[in-house]
Amino acid sequence: MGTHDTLFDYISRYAATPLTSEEKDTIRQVFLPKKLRKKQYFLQEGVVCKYSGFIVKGAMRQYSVDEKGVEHVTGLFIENWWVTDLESFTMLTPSIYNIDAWEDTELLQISQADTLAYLNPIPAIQELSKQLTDNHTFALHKRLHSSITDSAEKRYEVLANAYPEFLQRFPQHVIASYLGVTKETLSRICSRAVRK
Amino acid sequence: MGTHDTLFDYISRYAATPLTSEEKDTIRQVFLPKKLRKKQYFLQEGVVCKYSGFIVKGAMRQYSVDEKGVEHVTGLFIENWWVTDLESFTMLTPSIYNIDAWEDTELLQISQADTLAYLNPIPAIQELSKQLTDNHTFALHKRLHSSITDSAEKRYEVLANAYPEFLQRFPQHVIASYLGVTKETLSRICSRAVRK
DNA sequence: GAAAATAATTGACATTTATCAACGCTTTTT
DNA sequence: AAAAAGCGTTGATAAATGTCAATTATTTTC
Repeated sequence: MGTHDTLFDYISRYAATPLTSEEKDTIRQVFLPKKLRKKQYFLQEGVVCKYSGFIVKGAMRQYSVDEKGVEHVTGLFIENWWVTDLESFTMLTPSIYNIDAWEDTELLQISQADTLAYLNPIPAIQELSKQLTDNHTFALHKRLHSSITDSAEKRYEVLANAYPEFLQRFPQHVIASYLGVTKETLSRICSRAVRK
Repeated sequence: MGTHDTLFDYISRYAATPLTSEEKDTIRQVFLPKKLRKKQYFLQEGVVCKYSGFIVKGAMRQYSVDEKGVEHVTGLFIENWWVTDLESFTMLTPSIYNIDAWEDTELLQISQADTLAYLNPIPAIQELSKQLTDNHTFALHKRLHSSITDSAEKRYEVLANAYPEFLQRFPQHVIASYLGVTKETLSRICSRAVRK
């Protein structure tokens, strides 16, 4: 099974309309396999995000760096997730984020131009795309709600329920940053939780 | 000028494709004018959000209420903004939010069914809708980034820059809740800022 | 296998923010 | 006009979280 088959499977899980074999060929042509070594950048701050990627294998993170040089993780991504800076990719503006591989990663990437010209017209993709956009919005809203409403401890619980896989794949200090707390604080939260 | 003209103006500002007069008629039929008195609910917790609204005049807020009875404001809306609980409206699931009028408000509301059947097919609306969805996502991402990265003081500055109108339209304790801090904290932040 | 890098923990202390209560001012209601 | 509700402020104190430094364990690299 080639790398693209993972993507075909994924699409068929979201879209009722099946892909024709011509459409599959198109997808094979516009999604280019790419391997990233651990720590390698997919996107660097200040650059326009030219690609959107589908992760076949591996783990990645998105983060910004503040004036003090501290990294703030805003996104985590693993197998079967899409990775891109949506604003930069859509508006062709320089990104304020970095995206890099946390583990050695295999992905399928597609350019902005190919997305518009070849991918978006495919009916199954339109279905998929609508659903992904919706889910993405709902997820963002939930994270925001949690960050306004909940304590650090509660936010950790929410994350552990929503994405338990993350806790396996990323070290605690990365999770801490994703939650907007320091690694020391998260460490204490976890050790308190264990005692219960 | 009727209430719907505000909406037509708004649409023409976002969409290159103009509305035909048939489409305008359709819009007049599916968007029903509705007046809300101050404090009146547009949506209550536990209920499916049946409508999406375009605010012609007034100001509204979205919030949840926690176990202790404290309100957490997650959204603020004024003239020319859309108001709905997108997740509830789209998925037909009960909402966890309340939405009410902060001022006496006039809006145009459309049901889920009419949105699908009559509104979405209009080309100008498809353009508009794509842009609104994008902008909404970008805005959510920015708020989330700010809430992970910034102190309360910085978050207030970010808000004051992004939506200065809000500071005029909503009292400080509402802004505080929107930022995820108590009214006392925001009061102190503001008085410190004045001294500089 | 040794050295280096990465990760998690802990303690002492500082800072930020929340909580609770009281007060004064303004606006709204009656 | 009086009463009530809403709003912003301030002080005292508590709780949550951050900062800095040291220590240890674990994993990776050479």
